[in-house]
Amino acid sequence: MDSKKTKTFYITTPIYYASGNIHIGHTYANVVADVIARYKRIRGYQVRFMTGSDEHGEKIQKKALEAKMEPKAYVDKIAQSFKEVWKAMNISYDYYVRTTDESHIACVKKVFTKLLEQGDIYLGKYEGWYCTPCESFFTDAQVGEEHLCPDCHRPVHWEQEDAYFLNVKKYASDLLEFYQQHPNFCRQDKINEMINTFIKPGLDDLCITRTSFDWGIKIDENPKHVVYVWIDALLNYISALGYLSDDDHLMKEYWGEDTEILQLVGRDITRFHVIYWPILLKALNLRLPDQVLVTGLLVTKSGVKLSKSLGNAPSPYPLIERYGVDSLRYYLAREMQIGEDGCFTPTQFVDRLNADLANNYGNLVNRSLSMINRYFDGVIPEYHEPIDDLTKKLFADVKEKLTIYEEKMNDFDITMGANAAMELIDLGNKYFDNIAPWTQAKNNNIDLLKESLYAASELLRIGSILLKPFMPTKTIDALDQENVPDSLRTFDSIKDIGKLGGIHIGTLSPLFPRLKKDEEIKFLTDLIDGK
RNA sequence: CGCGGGGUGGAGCAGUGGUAGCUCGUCAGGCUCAUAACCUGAAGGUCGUAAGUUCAAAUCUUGCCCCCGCUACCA
Repeated sequence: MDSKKTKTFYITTPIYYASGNIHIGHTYANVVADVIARYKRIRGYQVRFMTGSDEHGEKIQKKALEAKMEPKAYVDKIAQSFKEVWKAMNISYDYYVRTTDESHIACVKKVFTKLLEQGDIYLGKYEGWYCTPCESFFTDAQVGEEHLCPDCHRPVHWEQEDAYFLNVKKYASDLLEFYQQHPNFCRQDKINEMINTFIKPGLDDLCITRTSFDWGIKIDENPKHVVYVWIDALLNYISALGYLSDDDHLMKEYWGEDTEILQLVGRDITRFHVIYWPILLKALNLRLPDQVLVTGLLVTKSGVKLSKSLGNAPSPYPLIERYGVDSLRYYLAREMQIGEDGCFTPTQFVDRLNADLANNYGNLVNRSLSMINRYFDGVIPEYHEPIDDLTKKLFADVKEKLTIYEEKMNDFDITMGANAAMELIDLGNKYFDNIAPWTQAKNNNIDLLKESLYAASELLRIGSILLKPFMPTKTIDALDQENVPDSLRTFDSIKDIGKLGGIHIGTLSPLFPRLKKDEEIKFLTDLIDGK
C-alpha cells in the first residue's frame, strides 16, 4: 500500500532565546516535539527534527556586558548549556540551529537583499515613544497616559529613526485566502484571534531592522542597521536547511511539496508564526508549513506564566535526577493537555507518576513477569489460540486501544495517545483479576495459566512499544526484563502475535519505584518556592 | 459594546438535545501474583447565574457575574 518513496517529516521547535537557563516550560515544548518525532520515526517516516537558539538582540548584548563577556562567547556558553539540557532530556533532535551560525547569517543577508531587490523591503521611519536612558522604544499602551517609561518610569518622548520595513500589507489577502484553503494550518480559534486582532484592523508593515544596538546581523546594504529579531529568528527554520546556500539538498528534501512540515510554537509566539512567517515565506515564494501546532504554556497555580524573567520556573535537572528523565517526559506529555496551558503542581506530579507509571505500568510488568518466574521458571509459555472468553476479549480490547492510540498520535494529540497506551496496559490488571492465574495454578489448570501469562506478555510488549516515544529508556528496560528480541520491538511487529513462547525472561527490577507522596511534595514545593 | 477561550462532584478534565462520565483523591469490601500494588463497590455535582426555545438542555438563544489569554514590534 505504501508508496515506494519514503515519506519525509520536518518538525521544528521554537528556538529559545539565549539569555538564561532552560526551565521546565521550555522542556515541555521540546518533549512534545520529541515524542512526535520519535513516533513518526517508528511509523517509517524519514524525520528531521530541529531545535536551536536565538542568540541576537539587545537583551543578550546587555547580559553579556553584565557578565563581562563578548556577546559571542556568552551565547556560545548558553547554547552549550541548552544542548546539555536536551541531552539530559533525551531530545532526539537531528540538528541544532544557532542564529549566530555563519550559514544562518549568510542566509539572512541573502534573504534581506532578495526582498529589498524585489521591493518587499523598503527604508522608512520607525516611530515611537523613546526613553533616552533606557535606549528603548515603547508603544502607546506601554507608556500609558502619563508617558512614562515602563522600565525606569522617567518621561519618554516621541522619536523616530530610520528603519527597514517588510511590506506585509501586500500579502494580507493572500494570507486570508491561505487560511481558508488550509483549515488544518492552525487551530481555528487561534486563526480567528489573529484575523480579528491583527489582520482585520489592518496589518502594519513590520519594522525589521534597528540602529540602536549592534549585536545582530548587519545588512550589507547599510551596515549601521542590524536585522531585528523577526526576520532573523524566523528564518532559522530554512537557513538550517541550506536555503539560498550552495548546498540546498536538505531544503529540497524537507521543504518540498511532499514533505509534511509541523512547527511547534508556544502560545506566546503564535502571531509571528501564523502571520509574519507565512508572509515571509510567500514573499520568498516558498511553501508554507502544513501545520503550526500551538502548545500551551506551563503556568503557576494562579495562572502566571513560568518564565525566566519571573524566576518562578524550576530547572529540569533536579527533577531528572530525582525522578528520572522518562518520568518527567511522561508527566509533561500526559498531564498537560496539548494546546492548553498546564499547571505544574507537586501533588499532580506525584499522583500522576505513582498512578500511571509505578502502579499501572511498572507494577504490571513486575507482577506478570514474576508469575512467569514462579510458575514457569522464567520461560514464557507457548502461544495458542485463546480459548477463554476473557482472553479473547482482552485481545479485542487491546486492538481497540491500539486503534485509538494511532488515531490520536496521528493527530499529534500525544496527551490522549499516552492515555490510550496507559489504558491498554491497565487492561492487564483487570484481566488478571478476572482470570486469577494464581488460582488456576492452585487448581492445576495449567492451560489457562499458560494462556493468561502469554496474553500478559503480549500486552506488556505492545504497551511498551506504544510508550517508547514517551519514555525511550524505561520502555527498553521493560522489554529487556521481558527479554523481547529486537525484531519484536518495532511498531510494525505489534501485529506479530504469538512469537514470544519459549523466551527466557531477564532479571526483574521495579521500573518506577512508588513515590512517597508527602516527602516528594515537600521536595517539589521547596524546589518551586526557590531552592 | 475591542477580540478570543473558559466557568461540570475535593482536584484536574470529557461530554454540542434524550437516564451526568473519566482520572486522581476519600471511604468500605475483595484478592494475594505484584512496587502497602491490583480488583469491586460507595459517598460526593440543582453542569457560574437568570430567563427563553423544546415533549426533552450541561448541550440551542438572550441578559448578567466571574476567571484567563491577546490587543502589535516585549521571545
